[in-house]
Amino acid sequence: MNSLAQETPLQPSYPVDEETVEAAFLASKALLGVVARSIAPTLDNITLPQFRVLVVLRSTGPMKMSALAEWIAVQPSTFSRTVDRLVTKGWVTRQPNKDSRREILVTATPHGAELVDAVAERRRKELRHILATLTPADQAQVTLILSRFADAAGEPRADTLLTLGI
Amino acid sequence: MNSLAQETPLQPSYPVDEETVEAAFLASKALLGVVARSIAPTLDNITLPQFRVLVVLRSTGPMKMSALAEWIAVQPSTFSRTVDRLVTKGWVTRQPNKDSRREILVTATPHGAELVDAVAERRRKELRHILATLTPADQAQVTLILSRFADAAGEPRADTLLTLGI
DNA sequence: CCTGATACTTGTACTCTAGCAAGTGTTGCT
DNA sequence: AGCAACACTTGCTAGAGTACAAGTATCAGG
Repeated sequence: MNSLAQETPLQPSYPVDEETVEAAFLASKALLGVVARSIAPTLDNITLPQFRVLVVLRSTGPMKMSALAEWIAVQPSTFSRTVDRLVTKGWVTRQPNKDSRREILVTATPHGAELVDAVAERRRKELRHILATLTPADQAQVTLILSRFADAAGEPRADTLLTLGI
Repeated sequence: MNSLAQETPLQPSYPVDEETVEAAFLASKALLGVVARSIAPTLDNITLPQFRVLVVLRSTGPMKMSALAEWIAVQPSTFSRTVDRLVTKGWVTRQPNKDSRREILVTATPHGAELVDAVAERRRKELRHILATLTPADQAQVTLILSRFADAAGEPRADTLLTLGI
């Protein structure tokens, strides 16, 4: 499938307590629950492979078919039919590219963009709920530590996220 | 699909800074990257719906068909065929239930259990890598805060996690 | 202007998921 | 013993994803 080789960057490395790993592991489960709930209602309307397309479009803007297909890592023929379905359902449109008449631009409709935004919004909302149960002091710590953690993890590569659909 | 209603428990609620929400949001993205990478290699060998079965079995032990099907939230007929495929690939076995000859117990094979464990292990390994870039002081904070966060989020319901496959 | 490469679609084939309906065997209850 | 409920499988149908191969239109370079 995707090439997901994960090499350690040249960075200082400190010993890690297994207790810390376990805490992060459990937190990852909890966050995964949040993510799953945020996307579950949407999956009634769209399949995960289709949703991936919208996610990419939402972050990159209109793209031509071949580039999108490569991004999603499927054959052009497969992708063409996926776009067929997305068009039918009104989530994207095919548009001619003035500069090159053999290329076709895929654009998310407002409807399609909303779908992606709604998922993100549900996620934020639930996070807000969870965080509200923490004291302000703890919240401040969360901000600091989670930011540091996110930095350490690095921005996940787009194709990686696509594995799970967001 | 699943009933994922998310009600706020009776708990103290503090105001939440949007900055904190955003930090958690970004961290959730980062963690999602970790999760996706941990499962990606496995998806070459098994489909997500099939993997879900193994995940459930891994945490509950052998279950009878009907209970498993209900857990996964699919029709018994659909599930029967999924088990067919899992059996063919050697990840689970069907076993008669001595106490009730009309029930059939589905059991993960060692091979199947390994598959699930490997994903969890990859996840821990990558988390360890990330945490190693944090200073010991930060790590201590991570343990504390992430634990608190996980507690606040609550153990995600099994059916919720199944949406994404783990 | 021709030719080969590029971009996309269509034809064909296969697998997986999924559900409804019907069938077989088993159990529990009267 | 008989019958209804339960547990599972099988037949059938349908949609979605996926890939390979072939086809059409377009572009770029000689």
